[in-house]
Amino acid sequence: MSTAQGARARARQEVTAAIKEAARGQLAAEGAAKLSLRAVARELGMVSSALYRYFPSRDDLLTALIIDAYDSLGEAAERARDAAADAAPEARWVAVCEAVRGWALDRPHEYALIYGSPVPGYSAPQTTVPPAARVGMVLIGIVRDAHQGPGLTALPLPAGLRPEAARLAADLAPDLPAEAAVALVAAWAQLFGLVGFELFGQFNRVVEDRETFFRHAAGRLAEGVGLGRG
Amino acid sequence: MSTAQGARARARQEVTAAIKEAARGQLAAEGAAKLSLRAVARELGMVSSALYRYFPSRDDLLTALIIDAYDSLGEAAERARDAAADAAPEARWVAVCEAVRGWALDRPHEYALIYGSPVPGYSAPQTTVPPAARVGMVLIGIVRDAHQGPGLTALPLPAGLRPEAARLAADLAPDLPAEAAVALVAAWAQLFGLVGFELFGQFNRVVEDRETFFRHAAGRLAEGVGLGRG
DNA sequence: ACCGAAAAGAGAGCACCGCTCTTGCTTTGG
DNA sequence: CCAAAGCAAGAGCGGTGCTCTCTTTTCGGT
Repeated sequence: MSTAQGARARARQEVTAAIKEAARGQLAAEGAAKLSLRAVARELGMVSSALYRYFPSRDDLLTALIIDAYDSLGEAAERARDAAADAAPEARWVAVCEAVRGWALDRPHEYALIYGSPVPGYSAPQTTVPPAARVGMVLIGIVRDAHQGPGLTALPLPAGLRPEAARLAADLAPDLPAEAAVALVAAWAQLFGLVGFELFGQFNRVVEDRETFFRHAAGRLAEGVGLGRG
Repeated sequence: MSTAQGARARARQEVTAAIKEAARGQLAAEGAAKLSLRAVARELGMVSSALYRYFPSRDDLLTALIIDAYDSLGEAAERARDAAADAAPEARWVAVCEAVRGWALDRPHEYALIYGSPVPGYSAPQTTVPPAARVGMVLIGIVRDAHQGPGLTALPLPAGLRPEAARLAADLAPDLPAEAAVALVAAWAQLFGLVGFELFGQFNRVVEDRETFFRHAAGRLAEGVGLGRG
């Protein structure tokens, strides 16, 4: 247990958390590119060099924030799925999509951190992969439940895509039809296209009632993976 | 005419172009966040302060690059549309989508500049709006042609979305059915979700045959706006 | 209980950044 | 022809990420 270890380790965890908290504050205020280690240190009353005992570089701090953000978003998606556990698959799909959108609207800068442009030069380490997959897993799970329950509607699968579809299905969801796996990956990317456009201002002066628009689009995404009307 | 003015004005245009060119080089090498005016100046053999005669700030340089990128992408989309002028609407749609993807794969950093996270603090001035709309205009045009020619397939439009759909159609394409306008905006956002996910690495170790996958997804997007099989 | 090792903070300093201001030089246009 | 405008250069300000050294604190094994 982490609580059983010495005062030193506990203090380290607390300081680490405080640094991330302050960094998140800066992130929300100024954006990732202006996240300054010195400013974080100032806010915490330490000297900048002391921060390097906790994060070897600014990029490592960013990586930690990225992982936290993926986890936070993943949790939000999972909570939405569980809260709609009794609803029809299509409704559960829409609920998860709306949870993703809501999370993004609440924390635009954290969303930008994980789904915006990759930070300069920096390439995400492997540790970010599992947290990043959580939302996708939730979406896959909903389709899997529908497949084992009410069933999925038929989806097209051109011959040229068959090898890729088989690979995809084998990797992601061996129990699903290959065409559903393809549709899932596409819908997954398209979901973040919708959220990103709204968040980054592409819908300004275009879409007004974004809530309604998004719910409709998410519903059509659900149809696209074989949910609903089945 | 721009060629008729004095040597001074011509020199100014050449230097401005050289600055943007060098900046684009840095962009490709290091990413937008590390674009350094001093480095650009060094590369051009000038002193950093001299750059401020051409761009009042780093953000203004970025704005210029953003506008150029939007225009370049818009031209690519228009060229693809014109090259496929004789094809069926669905094929023309897919051709334009593939042009967008191809442009993005060729210039990932410029794509990130316009469709990635907004740059820190900086909010895009109104001058970027018309260039940014060009791709959307191309997509609208294809659907309009199909509507006036072979016709569009029926699309659902829930009652709650009717007001927003009417507004959208009035703004974007008064001659199109309201439900087509809604579907167009959604497909537009979803297209960039697909491209962005591929470009920013979200498809790593997930999608292998991205070319084929994308063509299929673009085709389904076309169906989603009422093209094809009509 | 002590003592050496490990961890943590503080401070100075390096190289770089965006941006401003002042100083001269060159081109331009009335 | 000469004043005005455009331009390059240099110095300098406050900020950044990061490194190095030095001191203090804490921990674990004997």
